[in-house]
Parts: sequence; structure tokens; C-alpha cells
Amino acid sequence: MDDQTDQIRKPRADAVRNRERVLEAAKVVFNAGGPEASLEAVAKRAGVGIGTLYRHFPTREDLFEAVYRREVEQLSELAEQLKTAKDPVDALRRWLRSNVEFVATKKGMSAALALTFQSSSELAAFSMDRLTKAIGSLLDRAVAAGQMRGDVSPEDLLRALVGMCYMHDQPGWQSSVLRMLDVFVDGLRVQPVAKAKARAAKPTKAAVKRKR
Amino acid sequence: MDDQTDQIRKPRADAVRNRERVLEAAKVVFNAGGPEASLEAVAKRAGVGIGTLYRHFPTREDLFEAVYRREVEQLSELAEQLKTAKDPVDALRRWLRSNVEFVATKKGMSAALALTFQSSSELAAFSMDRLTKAIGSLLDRAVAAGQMRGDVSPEDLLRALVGMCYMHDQPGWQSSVLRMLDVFVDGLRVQPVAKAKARAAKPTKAAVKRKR
DNA sequence: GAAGATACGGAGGCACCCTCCGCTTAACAA
DNA sequence: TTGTTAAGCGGAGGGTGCCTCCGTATCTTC
Repeated sequence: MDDQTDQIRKPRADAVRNRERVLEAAKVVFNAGGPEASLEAVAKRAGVGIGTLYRHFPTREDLFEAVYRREVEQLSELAEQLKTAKDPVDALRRWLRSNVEFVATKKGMSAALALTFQSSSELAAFSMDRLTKAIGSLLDRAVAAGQMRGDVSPEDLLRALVGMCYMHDQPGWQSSVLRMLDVFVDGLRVQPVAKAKARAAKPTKAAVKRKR
Repeated sequence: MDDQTDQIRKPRADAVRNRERVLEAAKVVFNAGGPEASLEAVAKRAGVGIGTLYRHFPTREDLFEAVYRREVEQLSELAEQLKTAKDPVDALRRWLRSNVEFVATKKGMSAALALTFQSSSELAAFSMDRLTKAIGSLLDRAVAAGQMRGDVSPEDLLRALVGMCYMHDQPGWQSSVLRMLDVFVDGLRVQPVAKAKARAAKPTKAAVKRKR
């Protein structure tokens, strides 16, 4: 073996397990109690000692960040799955809706994030990048299928989404956003030249060219 | 006198003074230390006992809120002053710029606000109302003077401003926003069809060099 | 199975939160 | 002015949560 010098042990199983437990507990506790929730409460819910929590996440913000990263990754994976859906436009719409739900369930976390984003622009960059890619892959597919106009960038779409969700303190915001999203998606559609969309969904480039 | 029963004393001078001192101190401390800054530090800087601080502002959020309200009122007053400026368009632009500066100096406070807005939608309503009126008075004047189009509501303008400032964690956001604001204001101007400048009737392009 | 690295838990010291109450002071009446 | 009294003041103190530190327990590797 040529890597004898920096040989790396397999991480201990209990450490991995505990880390995961803390993340899961933190998600629940922060959502319920906001960003000032007690870290000791998180540790207790995770069934670990406070020392363990601090070893894994030296600062409160480290914990926020890890929780959030995980969620962003989940949204990213959702996009991956949706890529195999039949209807590309519907797939995009679903992803956007999931995003709204995501925001909706993050009552406490969103405040925590406002705090964290401020000190870690790296996190902001990471999540923007990740989400842009997710949205981009879905958008591209819809465009490639000739069902959506191609002059809107993923960044724009993401920004619109985020902007819409920005007012999520106001009553009834969620249904309002969902409505606006539908309008938005409709606006993105290639105008209905012909008829229904009940058609086999084989994303072939040939079809795209033909349509154009 | 029939109002003897609910006769109201003049508020004590020291109470008024102390309240003001605490607000001023809080502004400084929160901007520097963020929303988690120690209230005891605020009291110390204000030169009052911790008990006094709590009597005036029972909760941390009450204090945030009071500080913010004061600032909103100051912006409101600024608009009042700008109403007497000669150039209505320039007045509006200046107010918008002041707003950006306002956001810029609120490093810590903005995070605190994110927290407070969440629990007090009344505060959100108050500030929206106040700022909408401020922006509206300036906008109206420019419209009345025939220098700006009349189909943009103060709410829209405010929302655009807020939205632009929303990304104020990213590097270089401030100059970017200022640039976008200029573009925006240019867009709001009544197109110089037959206006002052002797310019060829070339289509569009805000190549207006507005430096007199 | 033994050795050694790695992780665990929670006691303890500290900072800050917030309440409570005896003392001080400003406003008002005479 | 002086007296009365409500209003305000300060800060001690009990409580909670933060974070460090280290003796003990557990896992990985050989």
C-alpha cells in the first residue's frame, strides 16, 4: 500500500450513528423552538451527551449548517428522481411545490438560516449552486421536450421562487405562493400550439427540432 | 373636572431620558454584536441598571422592535424633508439610496429583525405601511411633475427595493443594488419624447447621462 | 484477544437571563 | 417651599443554558 503514511481508519460506527441522531434531533428541535432552542435539549432528544454534540458540531452554527445542507441535498435528490417522471413540466411544478412545502415546515429553521447565511457565505454559495443545478436539470428537460420556453435561466427561476417565499411570515402566504407558481409555470410553457399533452413522453431531441 | 379619576401624570423626565439612552445603546450593541448580544451590555452602555432596561422593554424582542420602529420613522422623516427638494426624481433616488445604506449599516439588526418579524406581524404591517407612504409621497410628486410614469405603485417599488436588498449577505451587494436602482429609476422615468434635452429620437436605451 | 485509537457522557465553571424589592427621585398639591 | 406619593431606579440572586475537560467505555485493527 502506498498510502501507509496517511492511512485512515474506518470511522467508528457509533460516531456515525450519533452524528446522524443529533442531526435528526436538531431538525425537530429547531423547527419547533426556533434558532435559540437549547442545545442540551437537542442532545437529550438525540439520546447523547452534550459533550458528544459539541464534538461533532463545535458551534451552534455548525449544527444549523449541517442540518440545512442535508435538506438541500434531499431537495437535490428529489430533483434527480423527478427527472424520470413522464411529464417534464409537471415534474418541475412538483419540485417547485416541494420547495414551498420545505420552506413552510421550516418555521424555526428559516430564522436560524438568516443568522447563519450572514456569517457563512460559503453555505449560501453551496446551496445556491446545488439548487440551481437541481432546478436547471428539470428546466432543461422541459425545454428539451419542447414544452417550455428556453429563455429563462435556472438562476432566475430560483430567485423568483426564493423571492416569492420571502414573505412567508404573512398569513396565507403558502396558498398565495402556490397560486403564483402555477401562473408562473403557465407563463413558462410554450404556448399550446395544438392540443392535449396525453402523449408518450419519450424525450427525443428529434421531436424538439421538429417542433421548432 | 370629570376626568379626575383617570388623571394622567406627566411622565417622569428621567424615565424618558433613560428610555432614549437604552434605545441608542441597543442600536449600537445589536449592530455590532448581532441579535444575541448581551442585554446587560446594552444596559451598561446606556448607563442604566439591568432592571431599568427590563422595565422599559420586558422582552428582547420588544427592544428590537422599538429600535427598528425608530429607524423606520427616521426614514419616513427623511422622505418628508426630501419632498421640498427641487428635482423630484432625484429626491426619490436619494431616498432609495438612503434605504440601501440603512440596510447596509444594519448588519446585526437585520438578523434580529428576521427573528422579530416572524413573531410580530404587526410590526411588519406597521413598517410596510410607513415606508409605503414615504415612498408614495415621493413617487407621486415625480409623477405629478410629469417626470415619471404613473403606473407603478409604491408597494411595487418598495417590494422591488426590499427584494434587491434581500441578498445583502453576498459580497459587493451594495454597489450592485445601487446600480440596479439607477437602472430601475431610469426605467421609471417618462421617456424623453419631447423633453428638455435636445436629443435625437432614437429608440430607447437609457443612455441618459444624468449628471448635471 | 490485546492494544491503542477514538468517542462517550456529564460534572462543573461561567455568562447571561430575568425577577424582585428596598431605596431614590420627580411630579404635583397645598 | 415643603410634603406626599406614585413612578422609577439599581443590582443582588436564583435559574438556565453554554461549553470545556477528562476519566471511562467502546470500537477497530492486528
